[in-house]
Amino acid sequence: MARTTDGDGTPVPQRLLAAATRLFADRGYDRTSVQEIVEAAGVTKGALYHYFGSKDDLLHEVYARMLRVQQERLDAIADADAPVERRVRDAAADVVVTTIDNLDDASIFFRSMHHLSPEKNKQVRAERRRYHERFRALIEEGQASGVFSTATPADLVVDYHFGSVHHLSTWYRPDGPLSPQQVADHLADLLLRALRAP
Amino acid sequence: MARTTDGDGTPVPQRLLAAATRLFADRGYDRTSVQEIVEAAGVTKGALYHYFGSKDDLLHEVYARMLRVQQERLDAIADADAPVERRVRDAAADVVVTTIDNLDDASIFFRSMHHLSPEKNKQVRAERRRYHERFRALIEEGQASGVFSTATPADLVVDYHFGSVHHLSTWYRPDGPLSPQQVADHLADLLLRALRAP
Amino acid sequence: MARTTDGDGTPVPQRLLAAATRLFADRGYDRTSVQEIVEAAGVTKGALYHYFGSKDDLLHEVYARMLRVQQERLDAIADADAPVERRVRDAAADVVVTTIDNLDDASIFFRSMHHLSPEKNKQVRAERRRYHERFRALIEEGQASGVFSTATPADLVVDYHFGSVHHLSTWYRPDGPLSPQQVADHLADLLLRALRAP
Amino acid sequence: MARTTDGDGTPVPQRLLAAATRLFADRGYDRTSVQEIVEAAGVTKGALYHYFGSKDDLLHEVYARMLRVQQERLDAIADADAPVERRVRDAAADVVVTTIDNLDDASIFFRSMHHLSPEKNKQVRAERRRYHERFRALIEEGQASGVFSTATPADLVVDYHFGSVHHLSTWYRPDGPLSPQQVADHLADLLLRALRAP
DNA sequence: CATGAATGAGTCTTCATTCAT
DNA sequence: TATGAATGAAGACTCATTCAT
Repeated sequence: MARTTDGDGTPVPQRLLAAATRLFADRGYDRTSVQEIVEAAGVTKGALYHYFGSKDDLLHEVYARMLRVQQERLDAIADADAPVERRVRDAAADVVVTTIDNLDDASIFFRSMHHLSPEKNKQVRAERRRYHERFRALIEEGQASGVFSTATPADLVVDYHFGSVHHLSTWYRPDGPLSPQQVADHLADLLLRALRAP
Repeated sequence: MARTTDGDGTPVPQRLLAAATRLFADRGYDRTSVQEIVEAAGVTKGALYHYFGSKDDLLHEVYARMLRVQQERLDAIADADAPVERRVRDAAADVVVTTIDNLDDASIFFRSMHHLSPEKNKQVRAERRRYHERFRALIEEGQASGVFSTATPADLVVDYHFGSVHHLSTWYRPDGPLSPQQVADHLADLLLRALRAP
Repeated sequence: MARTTDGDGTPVPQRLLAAATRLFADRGYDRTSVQEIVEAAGVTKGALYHYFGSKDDLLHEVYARMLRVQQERLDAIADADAPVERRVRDAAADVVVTTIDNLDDASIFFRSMHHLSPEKNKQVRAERRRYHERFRALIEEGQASGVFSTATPADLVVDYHFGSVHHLSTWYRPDGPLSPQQVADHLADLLLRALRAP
Repeated sequence: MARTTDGDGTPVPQRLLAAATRLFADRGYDRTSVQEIVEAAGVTKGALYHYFGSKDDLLHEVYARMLRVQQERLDAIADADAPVERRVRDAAADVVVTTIDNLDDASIFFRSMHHLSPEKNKQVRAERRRYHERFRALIEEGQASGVFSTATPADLVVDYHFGSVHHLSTWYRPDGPLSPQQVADHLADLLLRALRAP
């Protein structure tokens, strides 16, 4: 039995990250102790600090993972060969589904960013901005081609939509009446109706 | 000179609440120590515990204050004698302006709710729901009277808009290009456009 | 019974300082835990941190206390109305007696300076230099007036003597054959013989 | 390529010892981690524990190396065919030069002895005493033959001189005005002047 | 009303050492 | 010979809260 996977078959770093994600989402970053994380992962504190430089590192890892996934998906959708209206709708809906599928990551993301060390915070903000800008470019493309209204600045539109995505972790319940896809369709519809040129 | 106002003219409890609000918004609830609060307010720990039962109480006070203000304003607008479309627009814009005017309270609100004790949390949620329901009733009134589309459930519409309000504390900067009123107008427009029956 | 003196009649800060001095001298700064200090002083950790900002602060306090005493004694001797040879001899002997009388402080002083935080280290060095310079001025006065040889730079003479003072905590034992005063007389004699103009 | 010399041509144990010496002198024994040592030496922890039983062993090695060198030099000088006054002067000056040439070893020596395990500490003390006694015998030989004053016990004279040697690592700077040899000459002169029979 | 000394449980982090490979 | 993952005990420090005055 390999040392790196004792307990079950999952490597220690993954186990730690999974435990941290669950706990950070449940109780928040500050209310989660390193002790609780290692107990949940079934390892010792030393092991955690062997793989992660600090508690803060664990949090950063959650962010990095989520940003990577979302950026890749947005890039794929934005680069697709489809009318801009279709691409905006797909992107708007996709981020909703992905967020709901990773609701733990999401609630951590939107609630605990200020716990990151200044430099990591800066790094995350930069990647976040890249995402925001890609989405905004899509809106602007639609505005330039006349399919979207120019009444509202594209920046504000992006923040409008992402506010609702951000908010999902506050109210969405897997056992509620709407499936992730249904929520995504509704929210994308709302965005598109708000955008459509009169 | 009254003991309760030493320092400047403001009573001690208010001073404490103001200091706590600023600090909670700056560093978050957990990162703010009681010591820092009393120092910022220019009083001693004994004084704080004289007026407030716990650190948690201070946080709850911030919530209560904000909920009270917003509920009152929503009630006034909803009860007004105006077409439903007008009332929804006013309510949607008003909550934006009020939130920006109290951005500290708002960022605490959306970030620190899980720090409240279970019972206070329940209480806040209940008041929050009352607010949500009043707003939803307005939307439903518009849907029933045919001025709003029924394509999207009213609940979801409310969460859509409040997501963007929630998000304000993340991106709005007083020194940015848009005044609170301008942001409010834009966001209310987006909502109304999304709602308007086809 | 006052809270500040429970245990015996000595105030808590003094008790802590005494315990820390003894332990630092015994085992060295790094090998002494805060836990051991508070146990020896009969208080809790919280009490220590109520009075001292850090473990480092405790060390600095030991230094400050010793430097203050030695500087005062040197000033008094140097300002006395006596021939320079007499004043040098008195100063040289006095620092030996004082050092032996506070052998714990002394061994901490000469062994643990590098554990002070950079700024505190700087401060201690500055006060130390003041002491050194006062002593050196005395030597130079003797050299200028012709009673001391100028063969060796005064700076080096001071370091020569203080090396031996420094060294006392390594070898002096209270139960040895020589009293503090006898050691002081011998060391002062050695210095004076080395200095005397040929 | 031999495994023991990878990196550059120096064998691993030497590389470890050199790294440890530098780090112990810089930050002190306790403030230096085994990790830092192996990184500085460009090897892994396993390698260190292959060659040395413990961190403590590394420290002991530094001591052993220095004691060996100094004892050899003293023996050679003491056994030389020269007048006692000359031999004392040579020994006194030589220990100064050797100490300055190995200032890292010296500062470790005088600052970290209490970090050795009790048995190693005892061993070092014994070798130290042998050195001390050889030097004292030289002084006593001079006193017996009438060239040195008997006013001061030889033991004290030795401690007097070694105090100043000990002190060198505190104040000597390679970029200062005096060369090692000049310092050695001055300090030996001071000793000889203090010793000379009246 | 208000003080501030004291508590004590809890925080994150470090580190010398071991051992399966 | 050498690796490096893992241990586990210990480290310094923080802080909400209490209570005698």
